[in-house]
Amino acid sequence: MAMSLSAEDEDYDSDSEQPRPPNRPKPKMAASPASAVKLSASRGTSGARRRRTRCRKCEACLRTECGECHFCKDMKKFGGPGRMKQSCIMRQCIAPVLPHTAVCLICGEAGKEDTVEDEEEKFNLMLMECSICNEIVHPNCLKVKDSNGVVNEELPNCWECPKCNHAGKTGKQKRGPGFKYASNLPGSLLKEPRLSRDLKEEPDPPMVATATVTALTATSAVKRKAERDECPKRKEEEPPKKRSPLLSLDGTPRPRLEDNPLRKKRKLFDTNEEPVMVKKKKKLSKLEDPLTPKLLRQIKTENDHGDEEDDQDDDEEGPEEDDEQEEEETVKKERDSGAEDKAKVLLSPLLRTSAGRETDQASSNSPRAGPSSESGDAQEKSAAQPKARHQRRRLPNKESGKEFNPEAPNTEDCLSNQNHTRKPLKPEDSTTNQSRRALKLEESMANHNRRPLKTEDSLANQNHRGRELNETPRGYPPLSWNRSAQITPVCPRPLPCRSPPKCIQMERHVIRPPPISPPPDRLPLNDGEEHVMRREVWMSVFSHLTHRDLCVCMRVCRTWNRWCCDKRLWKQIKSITPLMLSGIIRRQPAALDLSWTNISKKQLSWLINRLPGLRVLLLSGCSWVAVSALCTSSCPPLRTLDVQWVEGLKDAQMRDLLSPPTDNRPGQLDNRSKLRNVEDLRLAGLDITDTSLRLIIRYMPSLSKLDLSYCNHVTDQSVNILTAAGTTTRDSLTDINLSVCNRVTDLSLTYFKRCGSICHIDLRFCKQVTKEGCDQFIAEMSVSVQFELIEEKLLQKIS
DNA sequence: AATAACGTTCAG
DNA sequence: CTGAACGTTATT
Repeated sequence: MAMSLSAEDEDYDSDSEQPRPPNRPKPKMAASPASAVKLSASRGTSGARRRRTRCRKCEACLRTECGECHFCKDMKKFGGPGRMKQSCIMRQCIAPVLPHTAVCLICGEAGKEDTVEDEEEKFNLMLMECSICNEIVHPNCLKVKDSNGVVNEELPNCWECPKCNHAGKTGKQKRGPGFKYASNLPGSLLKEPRLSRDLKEEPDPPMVATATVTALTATSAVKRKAERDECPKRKEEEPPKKRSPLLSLDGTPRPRLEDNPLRKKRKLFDTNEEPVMVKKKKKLSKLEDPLTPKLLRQIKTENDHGDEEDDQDDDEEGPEEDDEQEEEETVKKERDSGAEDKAKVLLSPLLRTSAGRETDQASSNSPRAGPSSESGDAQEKSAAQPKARHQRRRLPNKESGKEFNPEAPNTEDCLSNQNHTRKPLKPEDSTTNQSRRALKLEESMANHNRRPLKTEDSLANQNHRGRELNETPRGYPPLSWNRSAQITPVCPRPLPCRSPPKCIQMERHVIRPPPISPPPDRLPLNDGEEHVMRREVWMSVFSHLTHRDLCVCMRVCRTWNRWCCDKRLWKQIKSITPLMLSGIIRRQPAALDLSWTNISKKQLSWLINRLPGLRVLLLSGCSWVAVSALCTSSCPPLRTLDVQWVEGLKDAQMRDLLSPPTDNRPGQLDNRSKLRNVEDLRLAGLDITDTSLRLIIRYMPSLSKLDLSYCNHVTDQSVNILTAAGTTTRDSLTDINLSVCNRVTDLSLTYFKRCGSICHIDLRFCKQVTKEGCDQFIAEMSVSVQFELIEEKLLQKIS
């Protein structure tokens, strides 16, 4: 795969570069009437179609063009031909809005929500665009009130109008408006779902897994119907069988659920007859005012628990991809681990619930795997059966099952027991990095232990990194796998199959941030009252929960689901499996820990491009192929970058990572490194030499913390470079970790005297560093700054 | 199926 | 009117 990826890159470049060989004659299309005709035709179907435009307010809209993406390179301003006419990938709007000129098809007027205060009224007066027929109307102008509209909260002013909803139309049109995200992006990162062929797929069982993934997709509201009609699509590649295993694993819970006593509980939930609307798509029951948006908020019962929310979450799965295998593993693990079981138990009721419904549904409709499933048919059915309504939203079981695993949290827990991965530890890993790393490792590893076994590079490096868990540990002597010891001994980890790069399908879903509307402040109770505890109080409770537990809470009810999605609870997302990429996007974490995962280059690239606010990125133990995504993506705000133990990351790769874009166009690409704002760089275990250090001092002027532990090629000369006169590093550096760098001697300590801000020097396990040398350093520095030896060869400034 | 290209729509 | 870029169509 590495090859393929690289190949792609090359192509990419070449493309952008020159005028391009006439692969395609540009002239011809230009005037072709045909195209025009077609256009008009398509439009005709649903009336005047309005093109959505960027909101100009989201993070993406506020960014400046990266100048490096496929589309930027095409722009004339960046020296390209300007034929593609697409927005910079980094600037693709997260919430495209209707144009200002949009008006109601019925009354011809613009949105009037500003004229009223009441939420419900606002809804009735705002313009809503149907994701199926594309008509734009004021809900108030519709006469068909007998049926319900289903709001798609993922996109502003988007719903499935009552007419379409009632008619049971499924949006054949691929996705709702504003789908640009999913289409037209190179690299097949985002592709559209092809509904059509999926249809025939077989029923479900196998699909389950898939379904899960897809189903959840954010877009659900929008296209769900289509999908379901069409039928679930699964990824082509995956062999059904795979799923089956999954199912079994995963599925287990569900089936039982139904029989389970717990199930009754579920019923309790169900009891509320109220139609709950899902936030995303709410379906209004006839009982209520169909169009009332407010219903959503007013949901009296939370019974649905989570349907919607689930959807949301679930949707997250975006990038499914090759990982199925992973999933399986994950699942297994979870299952295996005792903890997991417990967790499941806890969850079971919840699961059950959803499972139950889903089941029903599933049976009724073939599960469509598509991103969205719910509403369309569901509604119809609901009409038929009263009960149905609750269930409608949910997808077939699979989803529910799957969702679980994916959730990051679980992974952590589950895995912990089993991990086998070992990471190299420093002898004592007190060091910050290390300790962290260790922790993570476990977690993450647990999740997926499959790292690629070896790549060429890795072979080359073998001494250092233990690439695979199974294999012998990394070469460093002093290390012991700390965790491993405690934990299970090595496990037989599946061998890595690094996931083949199948096509990633993250694209299937439009990934958008959570609804803008604030979540309710109090929990609505069945009796119509509100719970006494306010949201903030709950939040303080939630803040003490692990992500895993949060996920459990998110299944309790719609309100909890929204509350638990609060950014504050997800400041840091760890142990993420590739399956959860879209979930990550939804939460817009400032810190992302993908350490020791087998995330692919495409996935990482996809993520980075959608996390404009990412500050911390931890990629230790990932492959260089994946990490190289940083070379082509721009991540200006990144402050912390952890690429420890990245296989294949050596001087040449460091250059790729740090160097400014080489193909600066006339425009004004700045020739500063994409990683110029990095302050905390973790390079432990890399075979880098002074060459890389020179790049670092040149391109990371704000570097404050540098971890070079386990870098056998680092020498006193390296330190000399870092602290040389004229470098900004000399003054910005506060923490340096050179532990287990056997070529470093006491001489380095003398170099550190030049660092004006140095506070922490870790030279533990440096065979050539002596106690005397440290004492001398302390003595000489005492004139201006007081240092102390926290432990052997570990110097710290006394504050 | 993927992706390049294009006509047309939008905002200013 | 112009630059940007959406959503569709043409090509590969």
